[in-house]
Amino acid sequence: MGASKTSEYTKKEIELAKYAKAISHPARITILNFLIKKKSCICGDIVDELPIAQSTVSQHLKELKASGLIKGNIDGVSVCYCIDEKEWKKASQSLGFLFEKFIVNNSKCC
Amino acid sequence: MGASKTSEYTKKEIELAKYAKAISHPARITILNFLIKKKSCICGDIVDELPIAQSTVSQHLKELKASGLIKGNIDGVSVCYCIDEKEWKKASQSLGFLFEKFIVNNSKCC
DNA sequence: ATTATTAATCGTAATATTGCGATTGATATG
DNA sequence: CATATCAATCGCAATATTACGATTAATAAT
Repeated sequence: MGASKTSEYTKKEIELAKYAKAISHPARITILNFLIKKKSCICGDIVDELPIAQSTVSQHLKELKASGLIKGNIDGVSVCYCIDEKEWKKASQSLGFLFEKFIVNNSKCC
Repeated sequence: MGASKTSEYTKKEIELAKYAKAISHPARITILNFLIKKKSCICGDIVDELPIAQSTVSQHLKELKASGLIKGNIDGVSVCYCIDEKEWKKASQSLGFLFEKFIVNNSKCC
């Protein structure tokens, strides 16, 4: 019985999957674009930008926070969200690394 | 009643989400890396590379195919998978565009 | 102190994802 | 023709995601 299977996924693969998952929903992409556009990280009017309910937006924000891509600071009664620069760069690099690999290696077959 | 909500997501957002979803699982990242590494697009020994069953690998391949990132060509009894160059570049650009936006705009707040 | 606003959380429902083993249909090979 | 191999699909189970309205806790305004 040839035990040749890769037993687990690498940390890099898992990390990349995490970032990709964070941006795998249109609502979360809209949120990220909004946070980038409004330089000053405007808070809960994100809800007004999206075609979904407040509670659902809150969930998406929670997921984005969990991925590390954004941060949330409490500012009185409202919450101020913004891109986490460090994580953003990490994600950008991880993604970029995957996509460049092929473009460099490029040798079409099928 | 201020009807100011964005009624829907844009095509770009939906497309980007589709690509991100395709790479949002470690197994699918492993598959993509494998297809890039083995320049000649080797077929079903992808299964041997992964810690999951053949039927599950087949499902992940199906999803990758659905996203457009890979193609599958039947070669006798086996199937030869490889990166779809055109879609790959599209995905790379879509992702790159999102990530660059912040890095250019960069103006930390929180 | 009462009321309004904000944003998280709870409870619930519908649907999607991930995974498996078993089966199937196709093509090779004996 | 019989048999082996490959890869898709089926059926099923467990879990995750997406979404909503209702409720809650916190702070701000009257």
